[in-house]
Amino acid sequence: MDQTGDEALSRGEITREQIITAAHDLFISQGYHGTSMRQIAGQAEIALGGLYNHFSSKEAVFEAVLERYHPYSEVMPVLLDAQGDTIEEVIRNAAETMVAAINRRPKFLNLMFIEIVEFDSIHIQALFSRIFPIAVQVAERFQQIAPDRMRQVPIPMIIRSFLGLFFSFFITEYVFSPNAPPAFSENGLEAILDIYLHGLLKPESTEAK
Amino acid sequence: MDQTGDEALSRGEITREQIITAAHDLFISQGYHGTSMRQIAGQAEIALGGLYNHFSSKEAVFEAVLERYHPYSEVMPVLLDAQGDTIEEVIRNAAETMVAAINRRPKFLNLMFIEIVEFDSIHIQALFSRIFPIAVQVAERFQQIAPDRMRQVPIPMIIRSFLGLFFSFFITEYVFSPNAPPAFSENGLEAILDIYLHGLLKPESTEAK
DNA sequence: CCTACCGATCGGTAGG
DNA sequence: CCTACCGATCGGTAGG
Repeated sequence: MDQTGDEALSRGEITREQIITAAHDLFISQGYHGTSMRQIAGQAEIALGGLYNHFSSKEAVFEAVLERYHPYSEVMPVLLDAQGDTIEEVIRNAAETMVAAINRRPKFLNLMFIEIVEFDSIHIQALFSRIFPIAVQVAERFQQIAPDRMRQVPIPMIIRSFLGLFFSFFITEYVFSPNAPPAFSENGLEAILDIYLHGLLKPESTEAK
Repeated sequence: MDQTGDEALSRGEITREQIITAAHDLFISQGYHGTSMRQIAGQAEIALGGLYNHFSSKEAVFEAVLERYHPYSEVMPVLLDAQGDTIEEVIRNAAETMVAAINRRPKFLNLMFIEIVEFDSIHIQALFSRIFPIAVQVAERFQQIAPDRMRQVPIPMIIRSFLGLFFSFFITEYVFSPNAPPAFSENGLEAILDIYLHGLLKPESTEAK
């Protein structure tokens, strides 16, 4: 993504990539402490000792995986590129693109969960400073497209509620889809987007009382 | 909670409770594979061997912890008891009660994350069948309080969006509050509830185009 | 409910 | 980048 080029990787860089990919796949399906350096080496097709030529510790491997695969890093570019004439179109478009991308990789939130549980979010600060400027761009773009269609919501809350929308969607999808009646998943994205855009309540009386 | 009584626990039951409490505290701060049976025994103030008089395996300990402390189990009763004359009051009341309860135990979602990552959600089905009927009661109650104030939203989507509201709130709180400017957290609950109830867009033209 | 132990596996390293 | 190894710790059990 932010590499200078996709081609022309040196032998060592290729190995490094294989390690990161292998570690990512294992971490998201077993957790950090549930994955051993031997498993990572095996899946990357090198010996255990070879791992330590590329990373000084298991935690260093995890940090490299986070850097490349954290959900925030993958979500933000989609939001910046979403097309549409009205704000509804842009938001629906962004939402659908993300859901499609994510359905190809159903466990994509797991990396964030591992960071929260097994590391008490110690790595989030470094990531945040990289991603925050993009998030601000996204929110400003939303307001720019429809300066008068959106209600009075502070920009930080636009970002926060929009990210929250996806957590809401995917976590409840994890939980409901294998267990609940189909009505919980059918058209789930549309219904949740509809509530997000227009609210749970009828528009008649915006003011309570 | 669903015990027949709080008092009159036998000696063995007291020990069992201590184990569950100790294991819960360790799991939510270290994860499942990051916590050892020796740590659990130590915190419960018994020897390692003694653990196995109460639980046949580490996984059995985790199942008992999930049974007692899963976020869903703790959230649903609050929703059933929320008071208020209008639907807005009920929802705001429920939200505030939950946030207050949860702020006392900031890592309360971690148990759910562990289940998702380290167990691939294998235990959710048993929990779900216990909690689902309560969720339906909650949603029906919402519709009963304000049959004409709510927009046309299927009951499953009411449940789903409402649970999602809290995931959205807490996960973004985890991420933003230590890093972002205060504007991301100030009045966060109110702003997010406002979007949930009334939508991100202005009510003028409910129909797009 | 504890002591003492089992084989297996862990993260990491020396030396080449 | 591999082989062979380190001490430490893991989940679990026998026997009392």
